[in-house]
Amino acid sequence: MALNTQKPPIDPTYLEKLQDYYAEHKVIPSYSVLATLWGISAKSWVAECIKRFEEAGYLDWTPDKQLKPGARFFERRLADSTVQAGLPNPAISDGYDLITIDDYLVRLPSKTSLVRVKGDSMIDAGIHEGDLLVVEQQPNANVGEIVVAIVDNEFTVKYLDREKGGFVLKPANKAYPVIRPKGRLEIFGVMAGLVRRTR
Amino acid sequence: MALNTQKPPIDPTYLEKLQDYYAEHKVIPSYSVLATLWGISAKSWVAECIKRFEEAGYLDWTPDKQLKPGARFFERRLADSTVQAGLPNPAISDGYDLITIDDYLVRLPSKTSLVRVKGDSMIDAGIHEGDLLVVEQQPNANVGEIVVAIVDNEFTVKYLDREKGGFVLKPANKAYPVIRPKGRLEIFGVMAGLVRRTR
DNA sequence: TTGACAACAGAACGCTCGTTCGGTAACTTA
DNA sequence: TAAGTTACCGAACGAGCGTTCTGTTGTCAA
Repeated sequence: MALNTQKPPIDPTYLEKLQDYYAEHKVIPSYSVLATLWGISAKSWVAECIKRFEEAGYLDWTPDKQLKPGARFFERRLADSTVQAGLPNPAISDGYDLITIDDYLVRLPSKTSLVRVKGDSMIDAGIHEGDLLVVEQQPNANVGEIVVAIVDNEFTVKYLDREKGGFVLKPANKAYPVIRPKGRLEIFGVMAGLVRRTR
Repeated sequence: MALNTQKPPIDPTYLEKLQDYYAEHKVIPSYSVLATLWGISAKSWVAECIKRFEEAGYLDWTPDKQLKPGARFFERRLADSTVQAGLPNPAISDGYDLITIDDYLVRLPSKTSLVRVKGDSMIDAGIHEGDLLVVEQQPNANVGEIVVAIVDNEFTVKYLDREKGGFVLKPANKAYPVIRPKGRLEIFGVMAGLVRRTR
């Protein structure tokens, strides 16, 4: 038997419906719209539900007293790899953890940018063309790390390595040559993660 | 001389201020709050500015007549792959983090889960052990899609394919065999994206 | 120098918003 | 079986919302 973190506030599908609405419109609707969205006919009851979602951290208020998504609003379910026996619909089981993708990938928002990957020179590292690379900007890196360097005014993603002559950039694809920069190697940042959309 | 696509609607800093407000609160404020945010004292003029941002595609309306971000609201420069000459620090040239990675990957929050990848059976598809798979839950899928299936009470990530006998699961790694499920193939969902953390 | 237009200010208004309060039916607990 | 508690409904209300319309000021071209 699994223990709940705390009592679930009202109908959990309410939150899902709100999240879907928000995903589509990027805005929290008014109480009356929420009422029809949830199939409720009393605004007062909507207010009560909102209060509970607020207490649970899913909703919050702006300084201007406007309703807004709370800290936990963007949490995702992390499905466990072992499925409970006899449970065809794992959605109702609770082998779930909750994380937000942004928090998972971004530690330092002000130092983090996204870089679109061009070409397949890092294919053996599982980095494909079109992927978004999560990059922590910093001027130097350690050997063995995947770095985004600036070569000929273009971003290049490569492994950082060292030869007797100095630092070199090694691709993860035998079809590409090792880059030996003349002069100083300019590093934009270090790879911290990867995002790929396939649908 | 550069030609404008069309006349810029009013003060471009208005949009930036709105975007900053939205980035902080994830909500579009009311007209009166917008007025103070923009340093305007007449709501009527706020309405006029909004109309122009709407015509330019930066703002829009929900079916419930509520103001919401438009299609171009989140348009942003990722760090571009071509670096401007003479700009040693490209970080200052682009705004970061206006859109969240979450939005990029998740279309239907209530149907989306994350699944941790085990093993290297899909390595040729760039899916590594430990990656988080973004999965849209649905009971069926098309041939050629990467699916998360439930086999022997465990999640398995494979290509969905069809043989004369029925559906089969094909790994992207020659070291692994094709899985031919006896009985009905149980599909948990379809891969919609991938998240990897490397640091 | 006048007239047109763009960029605002400000008041007035109807309507929708969120809140409050009182009520009801089912379900618990003692 | 009486007394709570929970999950809702429904009406009423005042405040704030977005709209509309009228004014004012500056700028530029004719």
